[in-house]
Amino acid sequence: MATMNALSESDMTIGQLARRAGSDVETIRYYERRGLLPPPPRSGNGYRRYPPDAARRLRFIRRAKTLGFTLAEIGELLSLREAGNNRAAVKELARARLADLDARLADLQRMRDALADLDQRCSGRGTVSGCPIIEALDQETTA
Amino acid sequence: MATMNALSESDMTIGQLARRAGSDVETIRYYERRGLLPPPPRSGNGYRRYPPDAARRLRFIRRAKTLGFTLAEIGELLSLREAGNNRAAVKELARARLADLDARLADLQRMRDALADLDQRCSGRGTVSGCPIIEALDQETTA
DNA sequence: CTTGACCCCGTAGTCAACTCCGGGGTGACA
DNA sequence: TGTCACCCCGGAGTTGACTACGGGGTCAAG
Repeated sequence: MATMNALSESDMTIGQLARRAGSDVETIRYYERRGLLPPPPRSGNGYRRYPPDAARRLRFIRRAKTLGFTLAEIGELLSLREAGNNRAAVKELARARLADLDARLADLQRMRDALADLDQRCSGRGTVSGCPIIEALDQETTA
Repeated sequence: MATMNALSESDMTIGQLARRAGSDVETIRYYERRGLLPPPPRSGNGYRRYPPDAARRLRFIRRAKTLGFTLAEIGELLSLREAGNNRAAVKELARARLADLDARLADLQRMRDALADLDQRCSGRGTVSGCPIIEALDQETTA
């Protein structure tokens, strides 16, 4: 007889998985609800029993998050992988993400420069009247 | 007798103010609830009547938002101005904001670079297996 | 046999900054 | 007089990614 998909020695409880993958129990259950993690088999007491590669999937999610993907996009990525889909779809997703990051970067950079300029021009001494920062915000011409 | 703070010809309704300041009626009422805008006097029918300089304050808020200040910080800025406070406090707020922006910029830049690298290395052709993007997410070594 | 750590579930709360909803009054115009 | 845009209010809903809560079962150690 083959292994029959039974409960294995190497399986983990949700807490063990959380520790191993540097995650949190609640977060894992949340990902399951969101459909990012497949519902694992349960042992007799109803506890979730995760096979070792669950940690891999969790880390996949964590890494994708550090690249700025949303959970929705990560779900897409995951199912693209699952479906043995073509690379074009993956690349397209990455591209969209990249464009988004670029836009946000440009935005923040603009803010930063404007604020740095104002900060530099403000002596930090004296009263608020005449303060370049306040004046810039007050002026019609700041647009 | 002096002007007695009466209702003036030049006052605006909330809708007029919204149009003038490029804002929205609901947003203005929200800002009032948040304490960013002082409750204006009401005319006989209970309508808010805004003096002309209300638009200035609204634009102050909008500009501060484009510099990345949160509404809470804007409230602070506004009351610093109100209180005829010293410039040091304003500058300090700007500094904190600046540090925050810098941190977020560095973060996003890191993401962007990593993703751009992955994107460049992905041909966009073939199946998902072997795709550098997917592999990077899968690998232990991606950190 | 009790304590404490762990697990289960569904649901509600958090944060920011709005945005919308329902129900009802007001004002100008034809 | 009708109609339509505009105004009032309190309160609920939105988004994203969790995080917390309450109430209850389980399990290994002492």
